[in-house]
Amino acid sequence: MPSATVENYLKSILKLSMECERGEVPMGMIATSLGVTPGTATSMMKNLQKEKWLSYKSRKGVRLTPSGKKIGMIMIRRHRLLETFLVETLGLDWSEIHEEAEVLEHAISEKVLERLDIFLGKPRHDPHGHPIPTKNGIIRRLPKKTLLDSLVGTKMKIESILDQSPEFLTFAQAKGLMPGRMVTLVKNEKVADTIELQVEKMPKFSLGYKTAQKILVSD
Amino acid sequence: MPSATVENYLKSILKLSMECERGEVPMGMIATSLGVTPGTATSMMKNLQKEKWLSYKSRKGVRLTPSGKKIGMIMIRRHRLLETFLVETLGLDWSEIHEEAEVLEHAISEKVLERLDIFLGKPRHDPHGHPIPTKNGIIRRLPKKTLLDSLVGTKMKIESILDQSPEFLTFAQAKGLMPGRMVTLVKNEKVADTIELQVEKMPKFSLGYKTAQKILVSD
DNA sequence: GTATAGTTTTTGATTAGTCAAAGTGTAGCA
DNA sequence: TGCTACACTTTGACTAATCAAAAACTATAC
Repeated sequence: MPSATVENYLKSILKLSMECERGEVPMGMIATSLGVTPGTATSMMKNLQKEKWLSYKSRKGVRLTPSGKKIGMIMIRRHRLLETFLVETLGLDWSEIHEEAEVLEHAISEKVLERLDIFLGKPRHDPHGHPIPTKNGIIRRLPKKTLLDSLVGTKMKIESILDQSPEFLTFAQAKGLMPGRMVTLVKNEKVADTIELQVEKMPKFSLGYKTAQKILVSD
Repeated sequence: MPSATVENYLKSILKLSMECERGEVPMGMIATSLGVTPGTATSMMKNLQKEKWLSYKSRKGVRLTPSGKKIGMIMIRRHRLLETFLVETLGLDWSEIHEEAEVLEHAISEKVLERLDIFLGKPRHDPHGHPIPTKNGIIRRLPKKTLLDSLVGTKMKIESILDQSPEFLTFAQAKGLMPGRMVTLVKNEKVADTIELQVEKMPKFSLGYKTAQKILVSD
């Protein structure tokens, strides 16, 4: 069985490999995403390769094996189901659940998780709109369209919020920027690097381009 | 903050000190109860003393300080609330919850725990009948009367089952030996080291003296 | 008062995960 | 083609938690 540390490495590598679609995940990204020094990441990759969870090419990067991918996917499933439970059942705030789930995901057994899944009614998304993988590791692809890829005046449905930081989530909640809501692109100020938005009947507000790219939408 | 390992040591020492009422808890009991070698226990006690969680007298034993007792009590609260959640909400079996709670208790935050407490309706006992300490570490004393301290023919209410082993719990459940049920002492065979019992309308069955002492009752 | 059995402590070694800092490769620029 | 900057790897050291086995106590029996 993998340790909690290993579970975190595999989960992060899987997420990175899904985000930046190229063969290998480079070492630097792994070290940054886990908050460890590059040397630590390198030596850990050698261990993970020894356990057959990934293949590691020196100075190239890393690629998960099916068994490594499976563990990573299980961790994402646990994390997102736990987040859903914390919001839906216990009424915790949107912005605090990520940290809590980050710890609990290493402690919950498969048995308890499956009961939780049933208790929650087998949800397909977590509270941020992220798809929850099935028990078999099948995950819905997120739409690629962001707020920035839309035309002024169009009304869109918010699908997912990619930013996990409590600060942004608190802001987003206050503005109504949550999955399922309808949002209208009011203005797009290219020179100012800013868009103006309105969610249903709420007050208008502005978002920088960088942040706008972290909001996924569909028509 | 204490590590999960330290949390386990403090919880076990607190439980031992509540069971065997004498000044210090001896090293041997600590080592046995945590499943480590005596040497490991000794060296850990020195660390715990350095952190002011207990006072350790060489070859005498160990006594918790108020701060150590507090951590131990928090762990008992977490454990028992989690057990209650696993049975009441997720419908897990009586016999499997101990192991699950043993892991989760180190991962759940105070915030989530308090939400869980409210969600469960602030229960006073876990499914085995053990009292759940309050947030401030106040715990109801268990009655001291066991099945063995009763007279033949008397009907008693089951208060608590002290044995945690899955095997015994499965057996107890099958016989109806659960907190809240009424039980009658049918026979007491001193020479055979055995008592005969009947729970409400269920079939009679026998219990050894040693086991009978692990069932607490009240009139 | 000594021998013995049982408990506890010491010692030295091991493992997982980490960092700092020094060393090595490599890609792209000039 | 050679240089530089950045990315990556190596090395040596450290911490927490553990064990095995040897050593040192303590209590009890005789």
